[in-house]
Amino acid sequence: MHTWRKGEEGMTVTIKDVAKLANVAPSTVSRVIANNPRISEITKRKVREAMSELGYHPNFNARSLANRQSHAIGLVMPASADKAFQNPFFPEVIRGISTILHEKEYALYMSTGQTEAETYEAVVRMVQGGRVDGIILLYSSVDDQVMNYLMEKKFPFTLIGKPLKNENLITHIDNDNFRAAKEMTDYLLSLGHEKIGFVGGSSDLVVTIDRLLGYEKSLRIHQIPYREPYIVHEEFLKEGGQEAIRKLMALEEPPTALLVMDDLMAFGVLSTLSEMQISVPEDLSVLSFNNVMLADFSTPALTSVDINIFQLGYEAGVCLLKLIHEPTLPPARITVPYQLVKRNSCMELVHKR
Amino acid sequence: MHTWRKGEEGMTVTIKDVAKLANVAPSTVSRVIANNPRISEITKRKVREAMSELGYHPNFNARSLANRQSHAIGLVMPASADKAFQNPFFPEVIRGISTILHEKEYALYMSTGQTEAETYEAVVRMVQGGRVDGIILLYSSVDDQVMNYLMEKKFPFTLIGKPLKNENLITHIDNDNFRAAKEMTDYLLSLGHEKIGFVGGSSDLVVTIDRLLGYEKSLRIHQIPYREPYIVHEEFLKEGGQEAIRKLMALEEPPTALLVMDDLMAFGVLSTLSEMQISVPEDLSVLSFNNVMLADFSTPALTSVDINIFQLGYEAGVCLLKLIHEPTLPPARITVPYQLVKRNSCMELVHKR
DNA sequence: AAACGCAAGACAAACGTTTGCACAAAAAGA
DNA sequence: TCTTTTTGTGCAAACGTTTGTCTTGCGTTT
Repeated sequence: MHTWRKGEEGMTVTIKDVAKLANVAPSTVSRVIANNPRISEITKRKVREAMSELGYHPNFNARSLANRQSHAIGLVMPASADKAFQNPFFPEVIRGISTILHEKEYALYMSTGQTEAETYEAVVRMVQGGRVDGIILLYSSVDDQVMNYLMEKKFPFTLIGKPLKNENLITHIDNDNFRAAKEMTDYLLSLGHEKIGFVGGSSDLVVTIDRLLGYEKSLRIHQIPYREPYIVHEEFLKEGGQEAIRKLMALEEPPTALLVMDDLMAFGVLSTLSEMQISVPEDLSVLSFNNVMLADFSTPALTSVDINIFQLGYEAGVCLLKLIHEPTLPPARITVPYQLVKRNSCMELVHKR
Repeated sequence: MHTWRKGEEGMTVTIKDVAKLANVAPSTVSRVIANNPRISEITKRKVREAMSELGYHPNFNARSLANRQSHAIGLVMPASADKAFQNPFFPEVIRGISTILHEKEYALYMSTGQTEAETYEAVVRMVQGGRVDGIILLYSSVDDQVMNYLMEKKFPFTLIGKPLKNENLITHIDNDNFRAAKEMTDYLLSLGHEKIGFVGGSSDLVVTIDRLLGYEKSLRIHQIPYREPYIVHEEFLKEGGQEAIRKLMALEEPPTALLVMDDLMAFGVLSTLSEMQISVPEDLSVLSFNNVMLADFSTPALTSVDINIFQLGYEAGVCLLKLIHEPTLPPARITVPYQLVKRNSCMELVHKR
C-alpha cells in the first residue's frame, strides 16, 4: 500500500526545519509567522530567509488544531441546492461573499445536502469538526433546524435575509423588503394600474411575507381594494412564473400589472405570456425583483428592482468576520439599499375599455 | 477560574472521553470510527453508544493532521472569478462537482484570486497547507502556472476542458469539441447556409481552438471557402456577443448564420441584432453552445448544443477521487456527450436576392 | 500438556503547530 | 555595584487524532 506524500522531494518541510536552518527555536519561527512584536526585526529577517530558502508553507491542519481556528467559513444553501443553483441569485451572492473572504484570507467551505436533514448533519459536522470558524446562511425559513442549532451552540453566523423570529438576536443582512414592495406598488399605481397581481415565492419565506405586507400597505394607503385571488405563491423558478400566469390570467378580471418576486419567475411569466399572445407591457406590466444579469435580455427587457445581491453577500462576510473576532458583539442588522431599474416591461395603463 | 466538566457546553468532547465512558482505549474508539474489522461487534456497539451519548463528533483538523488527508477538494476558477461567475456555466459545473463530493462525503473548498498570481498563491497555500487532497481546474489556458505546479508536485488534479499540451499526462474531462463544432457546421450547411460566422472566446482557450478546427474541417469537406473575416474572438460574456455582431454585420457580405461558442455571448448577439432590427432566424440563424437554463427564454428561443455541464463536473469529481485513492492510476480522458437542442434561432436559408 | 496461532485491545509515538511560562542577557534605575 | 526591568528566545505541554507494535487470553493443534 502506497501512501502519497507531499513534496515528493522526501519529507514536508516543517517549522522545525526552518528553525534549524535559522538557528532558532521552533517557537520563534511560529512567532515570526504570526509577526509577533516580541521578536526582533533581525531575527525575523533571518527566519524569513530560511523559510523562503526551504520553500516553507505552514500546515493548516496543525495550525487549526493548535489554535482552534480554521480560517475558513462555511456556506449553507437551501436544502435543494440543486434547484437553487439554477437561480442566478446564488452565484452572485457567493461572489460577494468570496470577495470579502479573499480580502481577509479566509477560505470558503461549501457543503451541500439534498434534504434538510442532510444539510443539518453536514452543518453539525462542519461546526463540531472545527472545519469552519463561522457560517453564512443563505436562506431563512420558518423554524429552521440549522439556525436553532447554531444559536444554541452560540456559533458565529450571519443570515442573508431576515429571520422570522429572534430578529434582534441574529445578525442579518437584508434589504428593506417591506418598503421596497410598498414603493414598487406605489409606482405601479402611479402608472394607473389598480389591478396588481402579486407573484410571490413560498409563503414560508420571510422575504415573501415582508413584501406582501408592503404591497398591502400601499394598496391600503391608496384605498385600492385588496383582492385575494391576485396573490399567488410559487417556487423561485421559471416554472413558478408559468404556473402563476396560468392562475392569474384565468381570473374573470385579470390584473393589468404584476409584481413578481424574482427575475427567474418573471422570465417564466414573460414566456408564458408570449405563448398566450398577451403582450408586455401593452396588455400587462411586469415589475420584478433581483435585477439579475440577464434581466435586460428578455423581451421585453425586464423592469426590475436591483437588490444589490453582491453587496448582500459582501456584507454578510464582513459581519461574520467581525463576529468571529469579537464574539461578544451585539447582533447587528444591515440593510442594503435597492434601486428600481426601469426597462421595458412596465408602462402606463391605457384604458381600452 | 471555572473548569468545564466533560460533556458540558464549552468543552469539546474528544475521543478520550468516549473511550473512558466505553471503558476502552482511545485507539479502539478510533478504530470503531474507521469501522476497523479488528474490533468486535460487541465493542463497536458499546463505543457507538458512548459516542452518541456524549454527542461526539470527530475533529477534522486533528484527523487530517494525523493521517494526512483532508477529505476536501479544492476548486480553481479562472483568475477573474468575478466575471466568470456571471456565466451560468460555473454554477452548473459546481453543482455537478458538489453532487459527487457530497455522495462521497468530501467537502468543497473554494479559494479565489483576482489575478493569476493570486490564484497561484492561493493554490500553493491550499496544497502545501494540506487543506485539500486534490484539485479540480475549471479552465485550461496556455502554459498555465497552476497546472505546471500541480504536475511537478504530482498532486492529484483533474481538468475540465482539454490541456493544450501534455494531453496524455493529465486526466481531463471534456466534450469532443472538434466533432461537435464540425457537426454543427454541417447542420448549418444542411440548412443552406454557406456564409457562417464563428464567434469564439479567447483564442488562448483550448475549447475555442478545438471548435474552430471542427468548423474549418466541415467547411473544407463541403468545399466552402473559409473566410478569415467571419472568425471573431471575444470574451464569454454578453458584451462579447455584442461586440462580435458589430464586427460581423459591418462586413460587406455579412454571414447568414452564426456559430456562437457560448450562450451568454449568444444572448448578447440576439439583443444587439434586435436593436439593429435584424430578425432571427429569418435574416440570420444563430446556433450556440452550452444550453444554459435560460436558453429557451430568449427571443427567439436559442438553438443550442447541450454539452452536459453538470456531467462534466460530476465526472471531474469522480476521476479526481479515484486519482486520490490510487495515485498511480494512469491519466484518463473522459469524453462527455453532447446533443443539439433545436429551438427557434435557426432556420433554412431563404434566398431573397 | 506444551506449544502455537489468533483475535481483540491497549500503549505510545507520531502529525506540525501554538502558546504559557521560564530564563538569560542587556538595559535601566538606585 | 547591585538590584530591577525590559527584551528576546527557548522549553515543553497542549491540540485530538491515527496507527504500528506489543500484550493478553483463549481455543487449537500435536
